[in-house]
Amino acid sequence: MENQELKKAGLKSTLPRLRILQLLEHSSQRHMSAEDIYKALLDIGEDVGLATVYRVLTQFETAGLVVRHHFENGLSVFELNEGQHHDHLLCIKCGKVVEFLDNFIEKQQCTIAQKYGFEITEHCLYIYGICPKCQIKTP
Amino acid sequence: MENQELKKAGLKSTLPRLRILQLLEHSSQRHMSAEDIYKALLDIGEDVGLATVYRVLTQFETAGLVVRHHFENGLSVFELNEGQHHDHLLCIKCGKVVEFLDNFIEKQQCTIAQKYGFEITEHCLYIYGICPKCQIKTP
DNA sequence: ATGAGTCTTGAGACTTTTTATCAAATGAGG
DNA sequence: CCTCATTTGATAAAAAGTCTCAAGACTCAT
Ligand SMILES: [Mn+2]
Ligand SMILES: [Mn+2]
Ligand SMILES: [Zn+2]
Ligand SMILES: [Zn+2]
Repeated sequence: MENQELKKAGLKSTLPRLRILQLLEHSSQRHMSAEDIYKALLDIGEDVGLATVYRVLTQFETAGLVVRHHFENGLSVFELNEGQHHDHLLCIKCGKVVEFLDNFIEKQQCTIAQKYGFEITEHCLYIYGICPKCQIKTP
Repeated sequence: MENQELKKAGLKSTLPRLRILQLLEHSSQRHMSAEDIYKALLDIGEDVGLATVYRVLTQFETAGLVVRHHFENGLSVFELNEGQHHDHLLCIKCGKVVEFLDNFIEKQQCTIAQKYGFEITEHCLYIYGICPKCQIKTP
């Protein structure tokens, strides 16, 4: 139960937190902004405050339950932290997101950090482009 | 003269545009936010409007004179476009920025895009970590 | 040089995203 | 259940960036 996940993360199990966690676990979109989550909850008749959504997402991030990304537009999006790091390939037309992990790139990043004496804490690689479907459509 | 650069870029040569371009060319910081640029200009007694700084930076970006980045905090920073693409290594303590280019990573990105059928338009790789100097300081 | 006419500027209003405040509601433990 | 610390939600405020429009600055052809 999500109840346990919250407790394990050191967070009291409250209704808004449960709803947000469940939404992230069951939504069809994997990457959602705070606004997206807020609206999705309103749509299914659960009314949380927007401030609570922002607050809870930050708490989830701190607790390691979710990961926050800054996609190009400057908007924060969140996704469930399922353990394995990955990077993103994004369609600039339709917003489609593909997740990938490339071990060669991961290793090479360590090499680069080492070369400059940096102790690496994290990284993100965003590749923007046009997805197969959007290449077909003639605008 | 910066005059010519502006004209080549299809922009009328005006005082605010010249000042901003000169600042970007001669500032000690290579990556600056709109606010940074605005304050730097006020500091040297040149008074431009903040709206103009934002506007001009966007025009410069469109004209290919500068490149815009979104560093982690969600703030836009700009740097002169000197032709060669590169990625960034950033210190989370002091804000130091190191630029690098790794041909292997660049190629691998194309391979990944191809694998998913994407037509790649651009990409950005940010590696965050702690720089050599900040590793020494005991906080 | 001068003036016409277009483009640009700057002040401030406005939008969007996110955070802070604080009284009221809630959940955990006894 | 009761208590009490935590959490919530409405709303105000901050932060970053964009829009508007009258006034000013450039360019180009005289
Ligand atoms: Mn992802
Ligand atoms: Mn750079
Ligand atoms: Zn697409
Ligand atoms: Zn540092």
